[in-house]
Formats: sequence, structure tokens, C-alpha cells
Amino acid sequence: MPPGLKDVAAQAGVSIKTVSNVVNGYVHVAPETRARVQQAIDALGYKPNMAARQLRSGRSGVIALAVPELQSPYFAELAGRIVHAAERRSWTVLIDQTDGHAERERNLVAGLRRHAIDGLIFSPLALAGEELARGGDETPMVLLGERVWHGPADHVAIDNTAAAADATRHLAESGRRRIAAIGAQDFPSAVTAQQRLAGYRAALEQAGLPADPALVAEVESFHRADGAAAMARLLDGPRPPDAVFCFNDLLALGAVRTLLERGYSVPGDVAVIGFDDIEDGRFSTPTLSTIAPDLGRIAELAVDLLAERLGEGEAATAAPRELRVSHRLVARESTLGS
Amino acid sequence: MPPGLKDVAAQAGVSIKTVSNVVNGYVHVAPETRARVQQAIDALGYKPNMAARQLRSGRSGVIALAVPELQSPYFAELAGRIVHAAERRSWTVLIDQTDGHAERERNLVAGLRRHAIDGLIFSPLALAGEELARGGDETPMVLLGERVWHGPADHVAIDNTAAAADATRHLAESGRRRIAAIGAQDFPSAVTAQQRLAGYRAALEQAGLPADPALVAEVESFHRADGAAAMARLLDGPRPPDAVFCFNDLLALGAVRTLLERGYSVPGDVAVIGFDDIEDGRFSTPTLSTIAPDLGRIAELAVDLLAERLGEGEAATAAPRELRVSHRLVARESTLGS
DNA sequence: ATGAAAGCGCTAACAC
DNA sequence: GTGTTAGCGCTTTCAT
Repeated sequence: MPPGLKDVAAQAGVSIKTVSNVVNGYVHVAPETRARVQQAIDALGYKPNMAARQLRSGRSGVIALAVPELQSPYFAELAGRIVHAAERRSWTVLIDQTDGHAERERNLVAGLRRHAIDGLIFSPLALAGEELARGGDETPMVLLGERVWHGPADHVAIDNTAAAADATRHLAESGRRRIAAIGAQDFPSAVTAQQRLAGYRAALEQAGLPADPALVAEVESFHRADGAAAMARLLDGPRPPDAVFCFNDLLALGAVRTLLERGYSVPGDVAVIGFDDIEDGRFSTPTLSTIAPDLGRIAELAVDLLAERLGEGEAATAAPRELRVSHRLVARESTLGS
Repeated sequence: MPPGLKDVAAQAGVSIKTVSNVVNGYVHVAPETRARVQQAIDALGYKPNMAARQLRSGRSGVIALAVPELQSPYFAELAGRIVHAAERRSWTVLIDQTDGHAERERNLVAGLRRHAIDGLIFSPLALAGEELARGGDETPMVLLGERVWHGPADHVAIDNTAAAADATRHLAESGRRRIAAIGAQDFPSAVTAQQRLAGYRAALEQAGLPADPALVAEVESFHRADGAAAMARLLDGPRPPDAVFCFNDLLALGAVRTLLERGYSVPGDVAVIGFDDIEDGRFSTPTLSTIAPDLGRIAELAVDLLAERLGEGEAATAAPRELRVSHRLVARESTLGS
């Protein structure tokens, strides 16, 4: 049996409360008493029991991060940043992998959590709109990625539509005329895909380019294989594109692979731009042009928002906030040439 | 205040124990009573308080996974697999990012954990050997990756040395004579690097190839940038290699980048093989030959070992086990040509 | 500045 | 089958 406050108290010849005071850094403890208690703590190797502490205080010091999958570089990097940001507040992060399954995500939102967490940072994939409304559960939640519906949850995201337009415009400005898009998705929860598609179309129109439906390739998910397959379909079409905007870097990397495999030059024959700025794109051949969201800022803001809700101040009950994070276009070889 | 067992009991007109029985799926409850209780549970939206449950049972249902960094595809994928494996046992996974800092890792091992966890899966980077011995803390730990010292912890790994030899032999067998290695590390805890280096040297000797020290490039860490820089140094050397064995795929991808950037053909001029089989290598150009450890199996075994230690059976106190997981060589374009 | 006692929500023993 | 009771280890009034 591990030692408890009681054991330390006995060893130090003080009351349990005094030990608790020392452990929690309470100020009004005689230096001499403190020393004696500390000595007993060290001698016994006492460690506070977090379950008991939480039972009393209601706080676990754990927040959950729910992402579709850690395997995707974007989410892996996001997770890493959030773990670091949380660390600065002495929180640890529990990872929930939803695999993009609607039911898994619904459970999360419903608060059907099996574990005591102080807050949730959630990057939904299968759920959107009103389905994200929380029933009953008081645990604060911060949503990542796009949302359309103004509900009772804080939210951090970049301007997807504007970013997609930036990417497309970059292609148009380098003289490309048949600009394809890879990553369209039809289902209602695919908000991200729809916003990027909207940005793509807006930029096309602004550039005075026709919107050829044959140049929009749908994908099942946002992985390399999907991008490779979509690119193949585009190439097999009547008139192949001379540029492609892919809705994320993984799709772009897959598309590039198909192009090179078939003997096309990138960007000579076809320029390619992605979205996310994952590390792979900085070392691929050709290096990948992309949209770089300010990931570090996203992570920080998400954790900050949670902290505010968890705090005592008035912010805890404020209306849901919607925070916009900046992004920038990073032009590399896949659109510029080397 | 969220409803507790007591509230449900009152609502259903039964005792608190009966409610507990229903919640925990105890068998001997009259169907009719069960229904009534369940109804009360639903009506009140009762959720068990995990802190209290843990305080009693001593189990939190949370295990921790400590890795150097989630940003590395290998660890991201490992983490994803472990989260899934844990899920099958209804555990959730807490992520600890050590950043490879020795002190962080030392705290972990010392059990200086701030949070109640049932077990720890740990992939050490800065610590090795006796430093990994646990003091006092009873929480079961499973070590991932290589170890040299036979201590009181379970351990899952592939045969690093043999795998490195396989990779090197593959290069030699395709007729390469000046085979370089990228990834050597000098510090004592760099067990992985040392084992892979040993495998490389053994294979060289077996193939009757001289071991030229100028062909062994050291790196600070195992990232793309390190691989790119190391390759550049090799190329700037007196007699550049005609093949490179990189100690992980990230290094290899960086090396390939440098080669292509400088106009070398891969594998025409220089063949490259990596280690880990991360997804990037399957879509890069050229696709990357590599050593593929059975990651899924590693994750499963790690979780299984923890489960056994946590179980009631005799296995809980058995001697530390050392489990070897298989690996295979995956030859792709970077060594074969396309 | 320190101590005594209550109780957080739950499970485990033991009645009935 | 179901109810009663006693803590798990801690924080928190309230005293002193």
C-alpha cells in the first residue's frame, strides 16, 4: 500500500491538514514544520493520489484531444503541438481516435466519456452543424476546423475558403488554364471539403477561368492513395489539367506520385499545390507548394480557450467565441519549378 | 451537480447498491428492477464518476504512452496503433511527449507521474540501460525499442541488428561496393543507432566489403533535415558512396532529396534504403526501399503485456519478458529502379 | 499556524 | 435479490 497523507502526518508528527498544506504549497506553514514534513514526504516517497484529489476538487488535470487519426501527419503534428501547449499549463492530454466514425464522434459530444476529463479539444470529421451541440455535459469543448453552425462551443480555425482561393489563384497567376481540384466530398458533414471547393470555384471565377466539372475529382478520404487514384482519373479524362489544387498535402503527394510515374513533369506539365504544410512536402521531389496554417497558434488558442472556460473569471460563461488563425501560401518547386 | 448513484436510487425506489449492480452489469438483478433502474438512469442522465470508482477500485482505465515526439511518422503511427489496441480493452491512452529529454524520461521512470495511470508503454530515447530501472513505482511498464540491459521491465522490439544487416546485404547483393550509413550516433543512450550500425558493419564484413569510416555519417537526430545534411557531407567527401543505408525512413527521404537536388539519379547513381516503412516512402519518388517492422504486432503485444501484468493471474508477477517482433525487407524503386 | 471532522461518489463485505 | 455500512485519500470548512 502506498503511503498516504496520514502516514506522512504520523511520521512528521503533525496533522494531516498540515501535510496537505505543504503538498499544495500553502503559504502559512512554519518553515521548520514545512521542513520536517518535506523530510517525511521524501522518506516515505509519498505521492498524492490523483483520484482522491480529483474526487474532491473536481479537476483531473487531463484534457482530451479527439482527432480522426494520428497517422495523418497533419493531425500528428497538431496533437504534438497541443500536448506541448497543454504541458505549459500542467495538463496532460488523452488521445481519442475517432477514425472519422460518426458514432464515435457522437459519443464524444454526448459526453459519453468513460474518463474524467476537464475539457475536450475536438476535430470533427463525420459530424457537423447541430449534431455538435452538447447535451447536458458541462465539460468545455473547443472545436477545431470549420463549422457552419453557431452553437455553444468555442471554435478555432483558419479561413478555409480564403485559403483555398489563395491556392487556386496562385495556380492561375502562373498562367495555368485548366486547374483541377482533388478532394471534393459530397456528404453533408464534409464541411472542410466544401469550403475548399467553394474557394477554388471563387478563385476560378475571379480569374475568368471556366469551371469544368470534369476537373473536380472526388475522394473517399484525404490520404495519399486517394490523391494518386484521383489524379489517374483526371489524367485518363478527355482533357487533362495543367494544374491541380489538392485539398490537403497527402492528396497532393499522391497526385505527384501518379504524375511522375506516368512520365509527366511537375510542374512542367502539371503544377500541384496542396494544403496543410506537412513536413513531407518540404523534402519531397519536387518540394510541394502548399497553404500553411499557423498550427502552433491553433494549438495554443485551443488550449487557451479551454483554460478560460475552466477558470473562475467571467470568461468561463461567456458566449462561444470564434477565433480565426492566419495562414500563408508557401510556393515551392511543385508550382514554381526548381 | 450531476446526479449520483444515490439520486438514481431515490428515483427508482431502490437502494444504492442495486443501482451499482445494474451499472456494473451484475447478473443477479430481477429483470423488472433492472428495467426500473435503467429508466431512472436514463431519465437523470446518470454517468458514473470515474474518479470515485478509481479511488475504490484502484484502476483508472488509462494507460500512458511515452514517445519522443508525435511529429515523427513512425511514432505517430505507433501511437495510433496503440490507441486502437488499447481501445479493444476499453482503455484510453494518455500521451506523454518526452522530446527525447533525459530529465523528462527520468521522471517518467521514477513514477513522478502527475496522473493516475494503470500502466506505461515507453519508447525511450535519452535513457538506456540501468537508468530505466524503476524505483518504487509499482505501475507496470513495457519498454519499446532496443535495450541492452536485463532489468525488471517487459520489452517488445524487433531485432535491430539483424534488420540493419538485411538492409545492408540487400544493397551489397545488388552490386553496390561503397555502401554508406547515415544515422550513427555517439552518445551512450543511442542504442538503436549503435545496433543498426553494428548490423551494417556485420553485413559489410560478411559481403567482403571494406568498412570505410568516411562512409559513416553521424546525425544529431533522425529527421529529414539531418538526412539531407548528412548526404551532402557524404557527397562532398573524397569518394562518394554508390549506396546508402539510412537508419530510418526520414533520414532516407532527406538523403534522397539531396541526391536528386544535386542531379544524382536514385537508384542509378546511388541506391537508398531506409528503416521503418512509414507511409511517405510508399508514395515518394522514387518509392523508398525499407525495413518494415510489424508495427501492429508491436502495439498489440505491448498492450497485451500490460494487460497481463494488470491481471490477477500468475503472469502479473512473472519475470520480465522480452518479446521479439518480426520485420521484413521491402524493396522498392530506391534500390531496384523503376 | 495547525488540528478535527465531514464527505466527494463509488465499490466491497456482509447482512437480510 | 436487495439493503446497510464502511471506507478509498484527499480537500475543506470550522475550530482552536
